[in-house]
Amino acid sequence: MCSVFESLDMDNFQGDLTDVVRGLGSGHMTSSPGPPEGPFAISLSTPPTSDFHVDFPSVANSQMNPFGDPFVSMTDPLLSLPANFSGAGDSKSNNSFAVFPNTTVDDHVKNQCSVFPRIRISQRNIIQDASKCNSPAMATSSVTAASPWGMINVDSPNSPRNCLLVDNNNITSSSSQIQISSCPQNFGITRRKGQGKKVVCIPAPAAASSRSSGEIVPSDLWAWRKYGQKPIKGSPYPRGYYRCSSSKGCPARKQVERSRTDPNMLVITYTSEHNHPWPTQRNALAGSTRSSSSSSSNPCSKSTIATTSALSRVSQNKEEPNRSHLPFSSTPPPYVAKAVKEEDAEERKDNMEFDDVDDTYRPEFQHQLGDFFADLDELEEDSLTMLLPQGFSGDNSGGGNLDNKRMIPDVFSDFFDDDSPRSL
DNA sequence: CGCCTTTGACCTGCGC
DNA sequence: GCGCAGGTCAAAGGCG
Repeated sequence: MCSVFESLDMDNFQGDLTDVVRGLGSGHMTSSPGPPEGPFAISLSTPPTSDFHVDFPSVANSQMNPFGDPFVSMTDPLLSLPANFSGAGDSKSNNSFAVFPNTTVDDHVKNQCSVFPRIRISQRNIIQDASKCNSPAMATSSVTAASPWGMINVDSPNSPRNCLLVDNNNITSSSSQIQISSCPQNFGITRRKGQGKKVVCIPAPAAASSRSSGEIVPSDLWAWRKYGQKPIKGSPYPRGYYRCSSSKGCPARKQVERSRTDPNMLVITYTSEHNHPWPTQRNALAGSTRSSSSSSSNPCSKSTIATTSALSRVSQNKEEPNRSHLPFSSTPPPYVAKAVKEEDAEERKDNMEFDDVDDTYRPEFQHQLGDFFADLDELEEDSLTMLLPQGFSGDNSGGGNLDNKRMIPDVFSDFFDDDSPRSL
């Protein structure tokens, strides 16, 4: 397994990419001209009007993700606490921890999967290796990006330069910094009922690793079934059409195509909303497994399987059927940091105001995890604190080698069974 | 057996 | 009305 866990607001997390980005659109975002650089650079181009997107660094040569799939390279946040993840960071504020772009290519190869292929979280690095905060790689962009855990916001004046901070309380801004905020306003309420399209740009996998003629479709926790593919005029790359197969009659669809301007980017357009809770474990697993097998040589695929499998195990452990009452609201992957374009400016405006929130559902695993944590002592409102009850709070400075497994509920222990190095 | 991808055919909207 | 392009359908076959 691999990689990076960044804090997840398990209690409030209903988020999906869209939601997160929506937050971006609501004034949390700064924009950056020029291309991203370095191992971790997210640039947001923010046209003055109605759309924006995050340009992830090109992974043309699979340097960051030698296995091609940008989402396969993502691991579920729940599953990917790095071994030395110890949170903290801004010692002034509890429940803050830092995310550092110190993932190297080797790291990526070793860890293979990460939610943000280029984001690693390490208290150690903040505390012990602050120099990395000044990594040129980080200095290139002023960014606000989204994560399932909140906003990634670059430009926080109060934080060390070029560091990624995760701040579950609010979003600040300062230059060359990324903050991930899990503030409830970003998560607790997320999805407005609407039909607007959401466009997500992610680094495209290398075509060579894709199955036959198809793209490697980013994995998310929804099960998608491809129902068509069409060549697009003006683009050498076909567009794949996917519909949600997690539930019959689900209107959720997505289109996946490579950007014609940057073939290294995948443009995923989500349309419609899921009308059901998170996929049943069977479907989720089946989809992921299939997807994984399609790139069988891709070790990251295993993590995808592991992700859904692990989630399935959560379900199994709870021995609960699909919870149709659980809120959900995601269309885009819930753990992806990127930008979304709302086609409908009006809707976007509405979204920003969260004036019509569908809080009917919750992601199944979210709920389960909530139960799970309920078995622990106290649930803190703060998701970070909740998920990372002790070691990840901001005052855990100099924590160094925390045994993260001990901090993680047993249900997650499987996720860390592998001995792959997680050092940063 | 169920779910998947593939792929040609069909449908629909739009501009001329 | 025609042609084009995009979106969807559905049959065929593969996979676990």
